[in-house]
Amino acid sequence: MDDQTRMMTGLTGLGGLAQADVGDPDSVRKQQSLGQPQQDIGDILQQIMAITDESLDEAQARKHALNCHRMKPALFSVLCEIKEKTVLSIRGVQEEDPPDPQIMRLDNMLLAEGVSGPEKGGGSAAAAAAAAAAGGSPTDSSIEHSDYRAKLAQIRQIYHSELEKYEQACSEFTNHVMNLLREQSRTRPISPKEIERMVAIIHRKFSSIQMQLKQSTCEAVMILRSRFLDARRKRRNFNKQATEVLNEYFYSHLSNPYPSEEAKEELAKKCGITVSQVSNWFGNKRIRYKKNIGKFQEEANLYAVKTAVDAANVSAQASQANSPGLMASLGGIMSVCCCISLL
DNA sequence: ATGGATGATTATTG
DNA sequence: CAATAATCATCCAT
Repeated sequence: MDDQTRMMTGLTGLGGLAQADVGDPDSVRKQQSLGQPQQDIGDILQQIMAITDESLDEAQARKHALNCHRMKPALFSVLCEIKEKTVLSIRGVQEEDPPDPQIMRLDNMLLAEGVSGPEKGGGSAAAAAAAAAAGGSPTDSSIEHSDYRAKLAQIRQIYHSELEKYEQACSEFTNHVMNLLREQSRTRPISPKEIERMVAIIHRKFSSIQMQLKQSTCEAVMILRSRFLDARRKRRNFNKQATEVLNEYFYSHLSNPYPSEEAKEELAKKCGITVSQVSNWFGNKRIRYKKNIGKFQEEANLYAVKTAVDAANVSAQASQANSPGLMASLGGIMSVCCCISLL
């Protein structure tokens, strides 16, 4: 119903010639009684109508004759024009949709992960080496990174080979369809514009397949990332000395356990960890200490005494010349205190 | 195997 | 943006 009305409006909008030739069969007879050119067109149309009644050989012969007819190009272009107007007015709406943000996101991510970007065969090894050299623990990170990179390269390779396959299939199919349409355009009205549209449709179909490929590749990369790069999955406890240093600072600044940026850098250097690790540690420590002060009381006492002893030792060394015996015994007293607090 | 410890991440807040 | 709080994922002693 709706289509029909649109079809009608499309036809009424056409030029007089087209309307006379196609819209009304009676016009053929009317035009036959007119001049010579109309006579020719009438003949051609009658021949076209009669083709269905003929044998294949006859039809081929007549087809050839029609193809060679001097009026054929003109008639062809007129028919193309009619078709263009009707077909495009019916379903020419859903063309040229804007680039899908989903696709953009996938593309960006694949590019960021180095999956879809330019090849960098030697570069990745160099980058891994650089990362290993820069990192604190070369053996650890470089081995795991190379593992990660190997898997990423695998994904990348699969992605590219699949993409290439799709592109090849797409161009093959496009060529095939174009040839077919070109061939058919000798016997039925197909304008170059129509072929273009058909190609665009094919490309859309194939790009939707490619999007699926991109999507699943993204998923694979995400899984790989979460498995290999998520630091939580391979966290190492800090070594004893590092924990010692951090705890010492924490308990000796218990009233305000917020090290400044410089203090954090200092601690990081002393412990062989990064500043952000120091921040993490203090964040965790503060919240956990606050949550259960009782649990940490022992530890607190221990470190309080320890720092006291250290301080005593330092001052003992500083003033050893004055009264070595006194300071040495002070250190011993502090040690005793330490033992008492543990009871 | 299992539960607590622990380093890292995420969401929320000021 | 840094601190907090909750949570995750792993480590490790049992």
